[in-house]
Amino acid sequence: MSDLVTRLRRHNWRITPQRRVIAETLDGSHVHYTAEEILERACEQMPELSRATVYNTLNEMVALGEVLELALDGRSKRYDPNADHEHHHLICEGCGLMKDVHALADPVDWLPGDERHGFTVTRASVTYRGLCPECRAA
Amino acid sequence: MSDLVTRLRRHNWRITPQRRVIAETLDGSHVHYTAEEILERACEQMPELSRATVYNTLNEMVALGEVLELALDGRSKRYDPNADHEHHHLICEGCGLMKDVHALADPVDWLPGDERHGFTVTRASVTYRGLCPECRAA
DNA sequence: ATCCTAGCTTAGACTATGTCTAAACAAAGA
DNA sequence: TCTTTGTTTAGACATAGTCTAAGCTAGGAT
Repeated sequence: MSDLVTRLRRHNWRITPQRRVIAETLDGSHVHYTAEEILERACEQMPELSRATVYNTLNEMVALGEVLELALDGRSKRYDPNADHEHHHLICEGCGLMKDVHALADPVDWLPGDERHGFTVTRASVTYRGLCPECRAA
Repeated sequence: MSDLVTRLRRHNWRITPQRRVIAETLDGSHVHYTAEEILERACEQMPELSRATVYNTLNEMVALGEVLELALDGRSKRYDPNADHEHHHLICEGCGLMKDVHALADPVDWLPGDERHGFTVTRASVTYRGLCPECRAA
């Protein structure tokens, strides 16, 4: 598994300074940020970075298949740079914090044939929900 | 499994004419609607029904645990009246069709303690993705 | 029956999230 | 250098949903 900038470069995608800052902000964390959080953090590196560029860049990285867009909490979308390996998500119902997790079994194996309604089922992802330590204490 | 209005009444929840129309709009269908779609359909029965009442009522039914709120496509939330039995969702990646399905095991059991990051994990839902018979043929 | 109260409904203002537009800017090739 | 193409920007716009304040309604007390 290589870093996100390297994976993006393989698509002949121009790595501008703005795009690099956004990719580096995204990468290397197992917490998934919203677009606003990425903007805020990336602006620490490049204060003139615009909101539109963050949204454009995230959408392009999703279209290239190198970043996953997650819409699991009904508030704002979150972006997951780990599109190159299988994993599931754990979400705090209090604050929306989202982390990657790994489960012991593949849920596809637990869906009986007569529940498949004729579909060809190719993948399954599990959304675990609960409270993070901070929200439980509060 | 009883109908949604009956289940709601058990919570000592006042069934006003507006709430009844909204519940019946939700319950009669096997498709999961957005709030706007519910408003549009419910207004055929009760044209003066307001948007705020639809949103309030849906949120209350979710809070009572009788309706599930689904945020799976990043656009708008959809509402599922079948909250009285555990189920997961199967989504066609071609046409967006969404069906309820039942799995053989509870995915919470597959998440090891060291993957819980200190969270109290209360539930898990699986989103199965694939192609429905029509989209596979196309 | 009438009044009172609590809770329900309403229109519209407001907030949050995300997209679009048009102009300025930057980089690469002729 | 000039041109072309693609990128970035600020801000207008769009969409989804929440909040507020006022009026309305149902049901209990008298």
